[in-house]
Amino acid sequence: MEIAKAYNPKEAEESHYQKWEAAGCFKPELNENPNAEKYSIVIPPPNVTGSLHMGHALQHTLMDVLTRRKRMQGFKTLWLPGTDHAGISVQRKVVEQLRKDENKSPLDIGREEFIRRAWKWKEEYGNTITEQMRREGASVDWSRHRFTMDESLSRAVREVFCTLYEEGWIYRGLRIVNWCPKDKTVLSDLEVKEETKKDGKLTYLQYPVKNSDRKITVATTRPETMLGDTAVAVNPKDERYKDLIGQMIELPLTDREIPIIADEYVDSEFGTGAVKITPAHDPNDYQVGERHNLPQILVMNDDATMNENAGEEFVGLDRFKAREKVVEKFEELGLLEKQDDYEISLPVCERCKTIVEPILSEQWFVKMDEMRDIALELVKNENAPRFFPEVPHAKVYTAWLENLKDWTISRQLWWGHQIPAWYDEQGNVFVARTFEEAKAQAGTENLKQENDVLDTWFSSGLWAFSTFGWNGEITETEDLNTFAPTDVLVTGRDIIFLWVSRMMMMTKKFVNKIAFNDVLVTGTVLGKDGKPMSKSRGNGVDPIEMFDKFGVDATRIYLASIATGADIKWNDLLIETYRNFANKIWNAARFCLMNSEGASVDISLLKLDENATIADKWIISRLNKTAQAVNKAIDTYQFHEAVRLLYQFFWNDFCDWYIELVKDSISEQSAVSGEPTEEAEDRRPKTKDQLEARSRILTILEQALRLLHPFMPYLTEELWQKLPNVSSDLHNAAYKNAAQTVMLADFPLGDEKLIDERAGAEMQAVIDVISKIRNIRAEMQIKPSDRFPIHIAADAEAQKIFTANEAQILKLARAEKLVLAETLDVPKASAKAVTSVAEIAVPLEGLIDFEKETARLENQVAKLEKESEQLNKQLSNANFVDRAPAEKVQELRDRVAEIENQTQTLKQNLEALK
RNA sequence: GCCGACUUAGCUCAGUGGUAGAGCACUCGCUUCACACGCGAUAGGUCACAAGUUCAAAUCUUGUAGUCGGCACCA
Repeated sequence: MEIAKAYNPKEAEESHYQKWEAAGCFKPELNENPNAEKYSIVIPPPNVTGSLHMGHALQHTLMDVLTRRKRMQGFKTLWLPGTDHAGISVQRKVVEQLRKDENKSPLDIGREEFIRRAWKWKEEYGNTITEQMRREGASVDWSRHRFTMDESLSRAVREVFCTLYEEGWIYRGLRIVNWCPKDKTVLSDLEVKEETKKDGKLTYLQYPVKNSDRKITVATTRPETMLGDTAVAVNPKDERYKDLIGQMIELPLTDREIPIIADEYVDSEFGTGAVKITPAHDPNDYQVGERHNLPQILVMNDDATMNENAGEEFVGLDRFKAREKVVEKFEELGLLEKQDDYEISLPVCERCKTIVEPILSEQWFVKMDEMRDIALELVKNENAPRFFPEVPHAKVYTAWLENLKDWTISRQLWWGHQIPAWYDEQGNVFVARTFEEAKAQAGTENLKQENDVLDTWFSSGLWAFSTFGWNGEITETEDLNTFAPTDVLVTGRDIIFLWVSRMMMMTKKFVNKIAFNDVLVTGTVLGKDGKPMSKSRGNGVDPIEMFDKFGVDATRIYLASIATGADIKWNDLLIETYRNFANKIWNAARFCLMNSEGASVDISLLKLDENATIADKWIISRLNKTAQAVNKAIDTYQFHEAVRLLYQFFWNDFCDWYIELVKDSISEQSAVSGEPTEEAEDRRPKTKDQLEARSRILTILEQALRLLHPFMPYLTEELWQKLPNVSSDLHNAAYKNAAQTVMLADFPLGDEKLIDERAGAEMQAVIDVISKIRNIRAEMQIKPSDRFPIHIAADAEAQKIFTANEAQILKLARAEKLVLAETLDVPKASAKAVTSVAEIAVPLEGLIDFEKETARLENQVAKLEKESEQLNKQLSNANFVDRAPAEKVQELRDRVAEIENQTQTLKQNLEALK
């Protein structure tokens, strides 16, 4: 069989995905077992404007690993894909396109046309991420792909909105909201980020008190808002200002008089102890204003320029220009006390980084008090979704819920779910599922629908059940019954509040189920500089580039290997480790296949019977142990542990030892003549044993490929297809009639009965001997081509093991012959070593460097003595011997005895050198 | 200000009560017929610091320092 010398990921990545998809392998319906248990995951919908970033790549890898393994185990498995409509982002893209191509604004073309264009944009550019997911190898059921603006999901949104409104959970009201002047829409608290600015200024303004020559000084970071001030507040207990309470201030730059009021909110210790109150431009001031019935004067337009309420001099000015001008004017009036440098943190729009303006505005809100109770109740409940890692996420989640504010859900956009509310001419509002219903309610046709659309996260909040067909009209579907709640939600820390919590609440409220059983919170993949990857920092790493450079499989298993839950710094060098690993797997398979003539995968060879050698029993044992541990690790979301186990098994056990140990017995030249064969010569197995050995190694390889498949789907499929005589016999029983692919092969669980500790110990004895001799060779700088006899002293039982593995020892230690005896009888010019069951000598007449050998042995004695010292210290502690478990004590005693034995031998050897 | 996480070999990280681990980098030796994306052999750590619990602490408790994150405040 011709196989390339190195693994070429691109080749393997080209065809398999299409074949899997075409064969329906991703669909739960492929499972023919009517009693199969289900396993389901719904993807956190990526933003339709987005492209794959490292966080997606990580999360998708984990979801795919989970899904693929369960599918192989015969579960009725569904991983449901989808995207969200990303209101603001898409709106911005379309606005930009309009401006660039036609120099038009949305208003020029009207709402209907704008939405038509947005859909067109979505059709044209919205598939980037879904295409990239195919490259990732994501085994999602594309036939169930959902988009938050699909008809049914939109129906669900209207239903939920109306129900919540009818039950009093949704209200419309005038509140201080976060306003993005660039996007000209309101934002929820969670879409606003804080940015610390060191060059802020705290400006002290003096306000003259009416009928007095006193002035009262207020401090502010936003001087322009003073144009909307309607009071100055002081603490009622503040002696400095007590006498001023109730008096009026002549507000500079305006013709208004505003009162000095007393309110507990004011902290006398901070600033001047007097606070300007601008109810229309500050949330705290708004509260104060409510308590004191203050007027609310809005001084800004929706683009953050000043409006006519700000006065003639300021109208039309940008807020920052207005700020400068206010300060200048105060200076002219002699009322500017001072300006201090001040470190300030500013709220900015998460997407466009524009400074958000708190502003009084009429919006739609979801009341969160009852929602919060639902959510808190949910996490206290025994069946609550479990967070992984549990700490700190469950705690953070609870803490956040406890001081949750109402959620602003309206957005001043056109792209999204238009709010199903209509106004009559008097401004009365009618919330209804359809226009027809609204008309019936209003008793008139003269209605105008609410312009605003809903926050994208409102529809995302329904994702756990709207994706399964629930839309209010249809409340029960087969998918919902079968797949909800999903088994696990895999997501990042950043959207626990924004999305996870809301989804939990909504799911409980509308389908009375928990949304998912587990919540796996992944760490953040940070840039090389240890900071989150971002475009502005330029420290991002593009997963697609990594796929091109190292292969999809290497990237996937690398990502799985770092999925500990903690944040992780990106490191190219580590991906390389797994690129190398992929190549190692390729080459191990290449070796097996080059010597597979006549052989076939045969599960019945994975037995600990008398035909199996020690090496066979050992590798079968290791395979089963590994399979057990890998399953346990994945069950508990310890992906890094699963990867470590697989890496160690495949490289250290299978490649480094097993292949080397059986090499001669399976390869062409050995069995009969021991001479190398000619290229053209017959490659058929020479003996029945050789045939069996060839089949056995193929079978072990095949098992390993299955175990690796969830992590490295392409490589494993590519190799599995090359194996001789693989067939659907290897499939899980649920897929007997399905296409032949490793992705439906039965996932090995590991069989306790096939774990043989004795074979492990015996193998270790052989490995120890080989390692010791290799050490001697390296330290004595013996040429690889030089061959020497090896003398081994051991008891009868150990001798049997060495005899059975004589050929292997000779080959791997590059020795000429093995001399076994009860005791050593060798020339003085020998290098010596000792293992737990054997004493080894390599006669090196004329080659031995006595000084070096002495140093080598002394080094080993020193190591042993150091260990022995530690152990003896423990053993001489009476408390330890009395109180520690007897088993532990015995363990140490045994070890000490062994060390002393070995030390003794080494010391004798040292003596002999003199 | 409150809460949390982290601090282990040069680097990136595993390791939740019983003799300190991996990968990469470093040193030495190998083009040995699967693989130089490789093979073999070394070297490298008072597990941030301090106290406590325990027969036994990298691991549990408390405190300190540093780093990072979340939340609150920010006139």
